[in-house]
Amino acid sequence: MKKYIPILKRTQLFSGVGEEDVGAMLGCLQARLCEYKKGEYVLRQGEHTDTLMVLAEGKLHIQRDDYWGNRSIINMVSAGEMFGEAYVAPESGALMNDVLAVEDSTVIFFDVKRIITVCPTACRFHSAVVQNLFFAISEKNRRLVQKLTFMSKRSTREKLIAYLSEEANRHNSNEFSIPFNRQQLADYLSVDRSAMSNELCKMRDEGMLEFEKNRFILHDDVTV
Amino acid sequence: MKKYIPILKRTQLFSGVGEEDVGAMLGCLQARLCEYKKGEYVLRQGEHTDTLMVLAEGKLHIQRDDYWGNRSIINMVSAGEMFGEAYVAPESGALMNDVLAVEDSTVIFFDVKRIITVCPTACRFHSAVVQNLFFAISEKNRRLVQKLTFMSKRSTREKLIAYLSEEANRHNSNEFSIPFNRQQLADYLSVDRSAMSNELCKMRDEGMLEFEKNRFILHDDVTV
DNA sequence: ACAAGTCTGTTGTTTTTACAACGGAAATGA
DNA sequence: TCATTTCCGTTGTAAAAACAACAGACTTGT
Repeated sequence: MKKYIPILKRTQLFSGVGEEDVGAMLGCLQARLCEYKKGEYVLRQGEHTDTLMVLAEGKLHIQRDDYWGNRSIINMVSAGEMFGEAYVAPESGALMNDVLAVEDSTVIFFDVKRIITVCPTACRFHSAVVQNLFFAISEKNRRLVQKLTFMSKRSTREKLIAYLSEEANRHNSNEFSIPFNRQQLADYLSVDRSAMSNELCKMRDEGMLEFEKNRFILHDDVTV
Repeated sequence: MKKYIPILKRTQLFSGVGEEDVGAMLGCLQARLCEYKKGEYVLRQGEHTDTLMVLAEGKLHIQRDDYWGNRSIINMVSAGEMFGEAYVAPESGALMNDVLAVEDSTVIFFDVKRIITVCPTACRFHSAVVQNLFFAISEKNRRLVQKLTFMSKRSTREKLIAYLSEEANRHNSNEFSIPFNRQQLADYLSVDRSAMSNELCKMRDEGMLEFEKNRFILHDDVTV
């Protein structure tokens, strides 16, 4: 567990907290650690959880498969990011999604109640963590709304443009890599892979963008 | 402002706080009140805000119109509900959506910083409100994910089934009213109104459901 | 190095949706 | 009350997406 303290210190949740304090808080927040191989599930739909989780290493997908086998990737979790915030309330009910490790991953679990109720032993930076958690949930909220704006586009092309220009925006560059392969991107945007691939190539042939594998370059005429 | 204290007391944000304490906190949280006629905008895309808002009366839509005039209704706000939580962080940036009054509405604004930083005068129920805010944001988060699951359905029919069975679930009854007219529902699900209307009637003719205006009855064979 | 498996682009067919246009019912407002 | 506007269902057509199937390039593991 100790080896992850430097990583935790750099996460949004522990922003502004020193290393020794992070170490102290691990006990206070009853941190537990668990490792998952690529392809294993961290959480399954229908389960209950009352923990907040930070991904120390690896990559996860928050996703859902419906009755007909259509997969929908709700969100992607990179190392250092938090997940499970949506279930911090006691009455949250069952998980609506699966959480899948798409790389070998290490997850740290925190007791939610320990965070949001005032720390009995009043560790020094508790209030900073509470505020960080606030901002993190709030930001996650904005990201979900952002995703809704991709998804609300009527055509595959518009969805691609919305997604890619947001990625360009986030990277402050019109050249960037995306964290998905084609099938995953299609699942993320909830469209058919082959139709999407087709559309991407059309856009390339029309000179809107270039790509190779998951690296993209947007040309100037691709605007939001 | 005073007349809204009983209403505020019953909101999720002030859950567990007594009336006199709510009154006291209004000053502490620098509450302001503003009224909007049906059709007026409470907030516009691109603006900045650092307030948390509670809808005291009326009904709002969180929505976005794109370049081509396609409207997408992200969410609906009913009386007593909170909005603006996604922008509590100082670095949240500009608003991504409009907030439109679809009925005459009264909105109460709170200073976010006053809520999430420890109250200097330490009013009694401050920590309860902080925790309520936590749970509220968290719940909003789940609702956004829920909406994503509607939107991720490939066909209009599937979107309708997902949405309607969720509403039935929420009302604990297979007979319920929805808060949208047809055009608004289409905007909420991001589909074409006439195509949706057509699909609804087909579903009715197939015996899956009944409806009259915005009142729906789902039959047993409509499952999630 | 080789076999098996995965990833990506491509194509043709079928199904679904968007769009435009219209008419009747209902609601609104002067 | 009457005129106007909004709402909703209906239809036909054009456009787009889903689906299925396949082939070549690339990976992976043995």
